[in-house]
Amino acid sequence: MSGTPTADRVTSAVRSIPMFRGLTARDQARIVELATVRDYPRGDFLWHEGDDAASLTLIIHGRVKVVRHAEAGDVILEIFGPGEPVGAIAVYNYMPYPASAVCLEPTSLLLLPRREYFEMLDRNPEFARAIIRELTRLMVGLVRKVQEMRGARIETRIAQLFLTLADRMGTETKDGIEIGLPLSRQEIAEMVGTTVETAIRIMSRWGREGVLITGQRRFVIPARERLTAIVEGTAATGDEDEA
Amino acid sequence: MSGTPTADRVTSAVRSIPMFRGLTARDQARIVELATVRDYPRGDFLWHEGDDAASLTLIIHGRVKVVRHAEAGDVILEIFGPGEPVGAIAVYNYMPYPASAVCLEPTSLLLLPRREYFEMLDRNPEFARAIIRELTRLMVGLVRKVQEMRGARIETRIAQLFLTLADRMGTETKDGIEIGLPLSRQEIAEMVGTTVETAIRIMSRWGREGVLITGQRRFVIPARERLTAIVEGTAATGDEDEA
DNA sequence: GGCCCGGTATGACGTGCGTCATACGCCGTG
DNA sequence: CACGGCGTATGACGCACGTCATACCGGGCC
Repeated sequence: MSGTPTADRVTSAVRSIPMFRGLTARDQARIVELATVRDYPRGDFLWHEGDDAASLTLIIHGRVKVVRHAEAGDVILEIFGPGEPVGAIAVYNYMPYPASAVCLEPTSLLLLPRREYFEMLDRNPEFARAIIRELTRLMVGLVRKVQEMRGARIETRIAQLFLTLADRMGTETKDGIEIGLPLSRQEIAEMVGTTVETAIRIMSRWGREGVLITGQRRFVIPARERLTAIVEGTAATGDEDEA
Repeated sequence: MSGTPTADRVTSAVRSIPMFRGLTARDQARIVELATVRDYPRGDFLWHEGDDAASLTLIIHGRVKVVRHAEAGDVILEIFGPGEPVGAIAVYNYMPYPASAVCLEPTSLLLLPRREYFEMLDRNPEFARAIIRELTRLMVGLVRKVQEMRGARIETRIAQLFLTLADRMGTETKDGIEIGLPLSRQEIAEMVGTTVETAIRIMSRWGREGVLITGQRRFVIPARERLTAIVEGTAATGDEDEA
């Protein structure tokens, strides 16, 4: 609205996104010209299931969860972070968004109108490849999810979840691996497909046992092996032997 | 091996595949030149999890299940039919196959070496679009699966499964909708994520109640509404009021 | 024929986890 | 301050489903 600072934000944003790295300076300039930046507070909906997908959405910073609404409770399909495109498939296929997107943190987005998006795609085969690679990544994640849902105990699934989160966005600290993500028990439940109560029971027990500590907007894993042991079935997870 | 008939099979196979429709006559000829046809009996593995993906595989006729092996039992991720590509993602990404593929029926395949596949991709942007669309279709299926796994009773999931199969490959007959697919109870169990016993219990009860009849290598749905009623929760599914 | 084997069927038993209910701490608001 | 709402926590109860065991049936093979 006020002139220069906005344009600066867009240029630096475009530069920060890996998908745009391979483009020519000319294409990048064109994107800067047509893209816009928007900010959202925690909890805001980027869009709702069924909304029309008019622009490609790329995350500059912050994290976004993608949620599918179902009669038997919601399901969190994926969490996206900086540099990643959200809902690219819907934009590509001219379809309404199949799921809602909600900010887990204060978030900034770069929006590129569909028209430009397609132009880029046709001109840059490697850009198309980036999309396919992204889709593949998502598929792998979903397959993992389907596989986990089958059979595995809930405690195992939650352990798996935090191991994955640790790999994707954990940082080493003196207390262990820290995951800086404000997830409520409700959200954890939605990610592994269970109820709040069950999630709470497991997480609070883990807190007591020191397997996983819940802090202010973050989690800490003191010892990774204890989680992997739970996943492997080498449990000894409290229930049985208690002094 | 004997000369001419093989070449004929390839040309007619290439013509039968929707993905190749949009290609120029020249490109099609090139594919005919380099692609090969192979036949498999029921039960044969096209490949195993972890095998190297050297060729793009397209189904000419027959059906193929894609199975992920897990400690807690296998999971059937998807069933592919005529005209569809199997394992396209693996070939595309130079990765080993993430899951095994097994024939449900006698099957014929068209194999196109990766090299050609990529050539086509770079030359035909609309070919790339076909791939992305295919990927999208798969993703939608997986999301549906994840969503179903969460919460829904097993009986509901199996009902859902057969409704989907009916839509995708059912034919109307005087007895009801017929699904011509030789699935064992074991395979049904693997598709919805449960054990053989549970699958058997539900299916045999349905047989008694006339909800779904198992025949020789096929299933018959006398009344679609009864299945949708189970999915909706408007059950009255035998358990309670009897006699 | 007798044998084995894979698919189907049915029962008995235990339990993980969903459901319902209750309670506590924290925060923003009137 | 009291009040209500939201997230977290914990107990009691029941049931759907997994597990284990047994049995029947048809087909292939010697």
